[in-house]
Amino acid sequence: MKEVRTRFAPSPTGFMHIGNLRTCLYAYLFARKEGGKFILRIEDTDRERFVQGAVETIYRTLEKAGIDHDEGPDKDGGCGPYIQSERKSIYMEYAKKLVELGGAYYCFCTKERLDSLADKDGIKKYDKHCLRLSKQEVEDKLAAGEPFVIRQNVPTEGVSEYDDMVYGHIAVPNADMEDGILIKSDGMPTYNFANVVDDHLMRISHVIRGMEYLSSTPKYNLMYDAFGWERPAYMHLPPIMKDAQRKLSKRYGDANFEDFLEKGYLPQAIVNYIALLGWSPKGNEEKLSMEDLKAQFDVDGLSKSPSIFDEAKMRWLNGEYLKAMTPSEFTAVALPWYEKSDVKGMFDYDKLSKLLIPRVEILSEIPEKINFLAHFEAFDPAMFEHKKMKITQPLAREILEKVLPVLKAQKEWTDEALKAKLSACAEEWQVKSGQVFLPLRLAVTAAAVTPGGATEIAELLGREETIRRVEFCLDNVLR
RNA sequence: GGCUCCAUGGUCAAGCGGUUAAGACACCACCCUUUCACGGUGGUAACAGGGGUUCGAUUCCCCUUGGAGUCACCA
Repeated sequence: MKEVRTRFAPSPTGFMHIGNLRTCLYAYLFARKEGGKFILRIEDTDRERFVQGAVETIYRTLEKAGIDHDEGPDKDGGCGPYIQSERKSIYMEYAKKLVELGGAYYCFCTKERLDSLADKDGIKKYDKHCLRLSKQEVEDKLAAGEPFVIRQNVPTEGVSEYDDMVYGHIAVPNADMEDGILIKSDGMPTYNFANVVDDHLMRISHVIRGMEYLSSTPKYNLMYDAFGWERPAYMHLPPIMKDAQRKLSKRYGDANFEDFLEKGYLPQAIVNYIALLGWSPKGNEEKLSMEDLKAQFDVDGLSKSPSIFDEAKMRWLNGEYLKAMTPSEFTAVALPWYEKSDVKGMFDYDKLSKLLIPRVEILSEIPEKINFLAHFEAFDPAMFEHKKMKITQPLAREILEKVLPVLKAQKEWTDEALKAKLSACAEEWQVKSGQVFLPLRLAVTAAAVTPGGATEIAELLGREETIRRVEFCLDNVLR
């Protein structure tokens, strides 16, 4: 059986956006699922759009996303070079061969002539003008150094068809296809030609790419046929949308992988989420690791229609990954956020993590959730009043006065021990536990809403600071 | 506009001739509860419209409508 080889072929034109990454993911998953090879190829035939550093971004993104390639510019597998600009002479050689085979021809038309071909809607279709040139005329012009391009010679009649693995049978009338340019006047190939030559030379068995190529694929097949090459299998993918009308794109500056990392998303959560955008697993479990994805990915689950990117769901999924972490694992990913918060260096980060794990969905929420811990000062005593709990300022004061010696006598300073002790006290004092915990929480936090209860925060603050804050409260807040 | 493709709740989606039309996110309610959360339970919410085919259509076919892609010396 033929070896499965898929590829991801990005052009280095900027950031790596989510739609691109998903296409890459699927190509990777399919290769892994089938026990095949995954190849990275850089498509930089457009010199004008090349962006400095974009190639590095591609490598970095793949690595963070957990996608490893078997062959690529940095990993020779015998099909190199894997960067198209380094393959220039290869394309020219094959283009000339295609001319000989009748599948292409030289064209010397000027921009002006081409522009004059535009119809009322501004749409122009090349009229095969230069196809009429005799072999001698072409050679003369070439010898005279006239600038030229090489165009594909598409039949004017008939229908070209193929079967796509996700969209099924696709048929396009040949008359609707233009004689596209294969080799540009600068000698570089266009995508339309380079992808065919490279996919063949690199023995790509399954071409997996965005559906913008769905209707131009027959043209590529015509070339495979003209060369006498075996056509690859195709798997076209629907786009990821920003909303019902707009595609997620670099233009809107949204949804690029590294931006999400900076917003506090975990790479594995992003990968997991985008895997689910356009593909659904057989079972109902949606939290899937890369290993799960490799095992479960299948063409059957691919969807044909565009899907809208929903950050709320990705947020939820990210929270699920966070909740599954141990405090020290959480600290490891949260560290940069702790360091940029106001509590930098104040507490045992693992204890802080214990409080935050069930309360944080994306890491960037961290500073706003914990900053209050660093700012303890006098506050409005009215905050102690709680109708439902029947707490008044005098009662709060009375409770805190009783709590203080208990805290001072407390040996084991943990959330659990403190909670047990104070619950017992509440019973002994014949008050509701909330009438003890609420005042204490306020006394040590000075905040109405806090991530965690009284004893959890007391553990975090430590014995000394907790006692200091309660005393401060008794002296300055509750008079 | 031509060509290609698509169409299940607000969103992601299961379904592949007969189902009370899954599940997840979001939303709402209740429970748990020392706040906020977590967690638990339950709920609101969908087959775009019209024709066929069929004993029977969400499912197959056609049309309409809506949407996407493409029609570059960009990929």
